[in-house]
Amino acid sequence: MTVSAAQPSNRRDASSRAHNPDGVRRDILAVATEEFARKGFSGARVDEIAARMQTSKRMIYYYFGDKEGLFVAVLEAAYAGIRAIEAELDLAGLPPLDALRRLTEFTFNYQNANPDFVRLVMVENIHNGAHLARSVNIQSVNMSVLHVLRDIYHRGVAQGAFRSGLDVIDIHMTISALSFFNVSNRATFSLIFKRNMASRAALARRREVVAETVVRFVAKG
Amino acid sequence: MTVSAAQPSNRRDASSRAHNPDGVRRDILAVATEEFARKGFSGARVDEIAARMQTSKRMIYYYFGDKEGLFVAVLEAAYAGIRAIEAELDLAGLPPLDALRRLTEFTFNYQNANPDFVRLVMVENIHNGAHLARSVNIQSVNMSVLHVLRDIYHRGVAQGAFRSGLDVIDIHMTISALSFFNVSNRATFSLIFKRNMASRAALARRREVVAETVVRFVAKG
Amino acid sequence: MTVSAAQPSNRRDASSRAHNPDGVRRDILAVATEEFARKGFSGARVDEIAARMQTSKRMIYYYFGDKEGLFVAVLEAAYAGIRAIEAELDLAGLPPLDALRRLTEFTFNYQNANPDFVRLVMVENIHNGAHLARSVNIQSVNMSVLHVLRDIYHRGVAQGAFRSGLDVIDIHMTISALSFFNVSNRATFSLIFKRNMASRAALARRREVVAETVVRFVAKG
Amino acid sequence: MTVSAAQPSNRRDASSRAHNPDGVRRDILAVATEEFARKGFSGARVDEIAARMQTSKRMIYYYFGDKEGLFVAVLEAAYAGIRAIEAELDLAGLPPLDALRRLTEFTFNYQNANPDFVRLVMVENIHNGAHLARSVNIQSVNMSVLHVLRDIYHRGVAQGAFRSGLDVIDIHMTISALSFFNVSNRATFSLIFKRNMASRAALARRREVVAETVVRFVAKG
DNA sequence: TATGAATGAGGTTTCATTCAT
DNA sequence: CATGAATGAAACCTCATTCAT
Repeated sequence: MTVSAAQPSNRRDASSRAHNPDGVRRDILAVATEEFARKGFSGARVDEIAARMQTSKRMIYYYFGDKEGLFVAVLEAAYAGIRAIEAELDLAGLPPLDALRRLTEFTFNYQNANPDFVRLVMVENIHNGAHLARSVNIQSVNMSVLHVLRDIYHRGVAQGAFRSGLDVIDIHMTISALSFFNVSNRATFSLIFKRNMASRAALARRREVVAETVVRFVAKG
Repeated sequence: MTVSAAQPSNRRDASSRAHNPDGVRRDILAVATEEFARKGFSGARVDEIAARMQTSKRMIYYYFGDKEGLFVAVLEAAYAGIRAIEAELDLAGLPPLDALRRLTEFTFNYQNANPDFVRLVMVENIHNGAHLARSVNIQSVNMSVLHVLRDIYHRGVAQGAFRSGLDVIDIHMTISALSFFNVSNRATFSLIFKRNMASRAALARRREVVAETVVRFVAKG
Repeated sequence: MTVSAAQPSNRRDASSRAHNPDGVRRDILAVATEEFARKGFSGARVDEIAARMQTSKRMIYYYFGDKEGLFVAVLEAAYAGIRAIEAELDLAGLPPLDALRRLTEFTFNYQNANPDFVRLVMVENIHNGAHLARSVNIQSVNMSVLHVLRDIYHRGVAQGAFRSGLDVIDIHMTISALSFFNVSNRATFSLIFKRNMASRAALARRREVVAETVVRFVAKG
Repeated sequence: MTVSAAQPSNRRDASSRAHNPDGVRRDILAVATEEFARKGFSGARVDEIAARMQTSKRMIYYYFGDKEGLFVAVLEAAYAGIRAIEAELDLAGLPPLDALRRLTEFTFNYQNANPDFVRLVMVENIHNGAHLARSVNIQSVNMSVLHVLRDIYHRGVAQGAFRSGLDVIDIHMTISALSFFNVSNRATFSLIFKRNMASRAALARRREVVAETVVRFVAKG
């Protein structure tokens, strides 16, 4: 699973790509996503992005204006990716506690399966959100997750399963923080504390801890 | 409160700095810490660091070899800072639950008071811990926090206040994640969800949520 | 009053421009005149010219071959403009001294009213007249002004109003120089000497000085 | 005679130029003056300037910041050149009419001997004086010529040789315009009117016409 | 020890022009 | 005819690092 909106187009041979603007755009985004995620904004090289494609460097500027414009597009695509999948979760049918656990596990899984997304967000934070601030639709794109969570929480309170008086954004922040950290800080944390954070077993264990942490915070009693 | 090992020396005039290598070193570290924290490793400029000091660029290379060497030194100083203060907390005299809560609050406070530390760690993670790997003493420096936490946890279990069977590193990771995120992801999170995460009141509220989350996870019942 | 041959056509909508090559040509010339006058040959951008029109870049190359061909056409149109109006002055009926003064004033007025013309000539001179040299009809177009002036001068000498032995081209050069400078060097001169050279009053004053200078040079006594 | 402040240093071999900042600066200015004068601001190539020197392109940016900074420095040096020589004319001892004629002839000679100066001023005017506006000392540098002319004029009026009521800046403008045009518009004018404007004889004839024009405008009677 | 000068490699961006539909 | 897409060459500028004194 990779950041979805940046999937490279299937048609990669030169003839079919000629005059296929959407394909070219998508290819650039896919490669740029990797490059920015790997090296950060300043460390990423436009030359390198171009070299890894059939398209020339010139096209990057044709479609995205400059390096910053390209990064903004990459960021938007990355956020759109996670929210699109979240929206398909269909948690409304589950009991609140199961739904909360499932949403947490999904978030944890998604971030771990998409380190590029996590790294892009880190990079953007190093830049104080300057690029995201230029994005017009970033808020609406991200509102969906709050709706989903709010619905779960309200059902849980109504059924007596959850404590009342909690802030939905607080819950979301906790889920995000615990999921995010496992990817964002993996390098330093596993180095310092000699702990494998990437193996299948390690992920399963930590996911369980994270889910339980969230549930214990929200559940009554 | 700032990252302690990077405090600029008080003696800044040229005459007192002559034949005062430690002062020069410390000055360079202080400025470099800010620059790397602000702009990341690739974004930071050696020229800029030199320009913001009395001393010249030559000294940076003299003391630290190259840009990477400088960054390694900055990182080590940053980690040393938090662990040194942690060690002074003296939580052994408190009941386990109070001690756990206090340690959590301290971590949250420290990270919020030292965004430079948080940002340096983010930067290092973007670089996959490559610089930290070159540091020889980074593990020993960071072991102290585990000792502290282990002591608290064992006392808590012995007294029947904590659930048994938990992993101390898991607890530390949860504390770190929840504290770290509030600084590391502040820019994007507050932009997307229109939430103030930096005001005194916001910090107090979130610190309470974080502490409660940790306590609920560890405490029995 | 603007450089006449470069007037945009009135019909600017796409439908009427189809199969209306002259309109397209004229539109391109009008926009290119402005762009070249404003930024010089090297500074002008073919993209910018295309962007400011309904028609596309392809048409520029279709009609004018390349950027240089376009500039040659712009220059020719600009020269044609001033000579066409000069020819309509009808100074033959005036006494020589009045005619000379009137021709001088016209030249001064024209250049001040058409800074684009002046700037194009400056640009072409920076390029050592390379483009004008490619124009086949530029000389015949410009001969008219000499005829007009020669007629005035000979009448003046015959009537005893003018000194004999002067060179008509010299007189023309003096008129041109004094008129041209007020536009061509306005930026630097008014900056250095803090003198307004563009206000209605300033123009009237300077025009009077210029006319008197010319008359005093030519008139007997 | 060339624009004086931009004289290349005599020491051109690499060894003597090393760590000779003034020499390097002067060399760069000399070459840049030629390049900007020849091709205009946009047409000039930083690469070309560097290629024509021992110094690397990097040094240009080291000393002048960017292309615009270099052009500003070139302009300032060019203006300083003409004013420095003007100041040495020592016209105070001559009768006003002779002094006026001599100043006019000097101006005409200087501009014809220094086409680079004339062309730089043209280029700057195409750019609407944007670079000169950034210069702090450009006005004071150029005030000297007005002092000189004012002295001549007042003496002439006092002695009854000159008409009273004239504006000194007007006289300066006329001298400048007539001198400048012979260089600035030489390419187009000589092409259109098939007139040699550069030969020794042509210069002598035109200089005489210009001087007489100025004298006839200022002199009484 | 300390400093301004120097540098080569490589970074981002722009340009006139041509192609494919 | 008309248009957006494509391109290679070259433009301006920056960077970490080293040198000379």
